[in-house]
Amino acid sequence: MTEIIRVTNPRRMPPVHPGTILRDDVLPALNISVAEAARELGLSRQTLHRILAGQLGVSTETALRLGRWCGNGPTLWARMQQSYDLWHAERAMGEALDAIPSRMAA
Amino acid sequence: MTEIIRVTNPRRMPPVHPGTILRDDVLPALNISVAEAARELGLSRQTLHRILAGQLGVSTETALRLGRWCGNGPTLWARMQQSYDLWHAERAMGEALDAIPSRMAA
DNA sequence: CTAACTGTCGCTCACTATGCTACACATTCT
DNA sequence: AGAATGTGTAGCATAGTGAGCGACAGTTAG
Repeated sequence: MTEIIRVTNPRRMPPVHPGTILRDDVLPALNISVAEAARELGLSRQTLHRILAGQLGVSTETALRLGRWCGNGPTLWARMQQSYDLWHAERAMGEALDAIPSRMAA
Repeated sequence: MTEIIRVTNPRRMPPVHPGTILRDDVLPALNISVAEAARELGLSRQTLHRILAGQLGVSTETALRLGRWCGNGPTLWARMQQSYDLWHAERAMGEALDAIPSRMAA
């Protein structure tokens, strides 16, 4: 009676917010304060805080900053944000999506 | 004396705008007018036109619409737009990026 | 106690995705 | 010729959001 959880396409769990990774993994690994990180990233302390709190998305610019800062490149952060946005937007649209006819390439 | 073009990381050519693909590949393949496509997608005719002309980006919502309409899923369109945005944002930032210290995970 | 960091709140600014009206022009059908 | 449809633009309005700044209260380290 255990339920099989599909991880591939129809995601049931919302993707993690990039800020969560930053807060829970990156910052602790670097052992750095939020204020100091904001200074190095060229962001205001409040803006970084809102990202960490999941209240603000990682913009394209911010993804570039984080990518350089962490050395992983910007695409990692951009893709995380994209997944997050797509998941929530899909639920926000709801019926509007189903109303669109599916034109498969014949 | 032919120059080797690297396609992997440091892209020299700007990524294609998603609207270009739509205009040059998708719409001709479906043999459909812009106005009709806009109707099916639930977008205004002008909005779709601006996307096709590269004057407007493919938003998360629009990526979902296109993904359903074409049957390819939203991530394709979202990733194209993301690449486009990253490439242009990186050039727009310029020196600001270099000013950020690179904190490699030790 | 002082200094630094943190969590918030309110305000402002700039950009952008979107829709709408309206016009001029071209094409196609009656 | 005239009507209908599509196309390319332009201007205007609106909503959302990324971002900064100032300010304040609370906590913790020196």
